[in-house]
Amino acid sequence: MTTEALNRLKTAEAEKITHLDYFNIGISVDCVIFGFEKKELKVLLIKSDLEEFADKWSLLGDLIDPFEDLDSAPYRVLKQRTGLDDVFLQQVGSFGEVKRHPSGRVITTAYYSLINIRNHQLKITDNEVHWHTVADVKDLAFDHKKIMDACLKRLRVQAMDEPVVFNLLPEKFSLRELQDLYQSILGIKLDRRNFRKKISLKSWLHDLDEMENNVPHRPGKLYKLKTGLKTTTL
Amino acid sequence: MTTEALNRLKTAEAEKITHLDYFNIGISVDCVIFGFEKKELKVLLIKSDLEEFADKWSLLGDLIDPFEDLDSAPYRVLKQRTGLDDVFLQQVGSFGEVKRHPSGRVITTAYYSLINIRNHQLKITDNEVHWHTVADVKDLAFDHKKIMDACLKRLRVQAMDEPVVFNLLPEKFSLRELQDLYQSILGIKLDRRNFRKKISLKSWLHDLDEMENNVPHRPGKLYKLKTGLKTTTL
DNA sequence: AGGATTTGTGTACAAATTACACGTTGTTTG
DNA sequence: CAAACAACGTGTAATTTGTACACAAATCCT
Repeated sequence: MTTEALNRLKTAEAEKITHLDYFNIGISVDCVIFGFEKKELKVLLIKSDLEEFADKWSLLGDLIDPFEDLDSAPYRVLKQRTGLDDVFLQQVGSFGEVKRHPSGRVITTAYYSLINIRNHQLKITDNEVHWHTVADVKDLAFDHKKIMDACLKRLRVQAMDEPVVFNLLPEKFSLRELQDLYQSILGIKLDRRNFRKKISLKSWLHDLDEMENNVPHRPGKLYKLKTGLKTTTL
Repeated sequence: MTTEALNRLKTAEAEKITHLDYFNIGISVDCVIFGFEKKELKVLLIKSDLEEFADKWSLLGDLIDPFEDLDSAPYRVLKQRTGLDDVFLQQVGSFGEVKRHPSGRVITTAYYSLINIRNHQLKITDNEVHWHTVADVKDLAFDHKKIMDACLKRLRVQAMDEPVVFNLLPEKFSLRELQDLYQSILGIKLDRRNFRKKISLKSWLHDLDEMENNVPHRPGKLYKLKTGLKTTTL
């Protein structure tokens, strides 16, 4: 340990930070689990279990197990909380400010996940866990708002050039639903005609009616993602 | 701890992994420090201090101090190793496979840094530390090759839409130097005329001759980054 | 001095982005 | 049930960006 660290320790003592065990650093993972429903991007949150954050919501997370790979931990958390196995999950970054956790030093690695809220496997057993509209989330426990924002930013970038958002939709969907989804993620309105053109340029989609000979002007036309494109992990 | 973790512990015992203290997880940072010289992208490496990797090179890193923010640690490492203070540094990701470190469980967070090799402040004191051509690096100690590749990938993406690469160049440079730099980062050849057009579209650069009335056809024309655009941290 | 190489600049074509209009289907409602 | 309204599906023109490619002046090499 450097003398600098010792100085910081003295500072901590002077500030009477005595309830912390700063020399035993905890490691956790936190999951930002996104869903999509009623034209709104949602995030799965749980009531904070700390007195300090009694009224606040927090991300789903856990300390990592000594014998589990870091990148495996979020899968475990997701399985425990949602019952889902085969999910899109991606590491976003690690957050390790000294005082980010009130009861001790914990460094956390954040992951973001995209799941289909209407998935039949999905089981939110714990009644302390709820879906929240992302746009309405103003404040969270710990630095979880910052973490959520980082994940949202990553999602926005990724949604533009990889077919990840389809993890949020059912197998079949209309272009309108897809556009609503993109709008809720990006937080902006998109031109309907240009959006359709741009999507078809990427050639990710399969027109479910295309086998039938030209059926023109059918509102609510359904599409699905071409097989092999669905990203569950990266 | 979950029963799953206990099972893994039993497995470890069965495999006679006795020299590890897997229940005390270490936390480190590793820095992928890029430089640019003689038209080649370089990376700063140090001889591994572990027997297991006696012949191999490794990234510059250190365990974090108990009283230091995670994102501050790489600045400390860089200051100690290069003498540089004001550097571009960005977190890339965390690597935490159980068996990534032979002498115990260590989770590391990787950062990439861009520095000017010809910076007068730069002092590589330690003679175990050397610059290596990135393209020639085949294997490193631990999982450091994987980490370096992740940082290189990030650099490639970032170089395309943010003016980060100028941290690798002196204040004044020719477009030829800039193109060589981009080519060494991306690993591909670029068309000279199209590269110039693309760069000028971004309007990052300031033509040092532009105040003088039209001086045509001057090879080796110098440019510099517009003030306020240099990114040292993100 | 002459030839090869490098530097600076510009043009023509293809592809993608943006702005914008029309006819049809489905829904609401008086 | 029909008229008014909203949403759906498709297309076209103008602009911007990307790509391929050619020539003249300056520098380098022998």
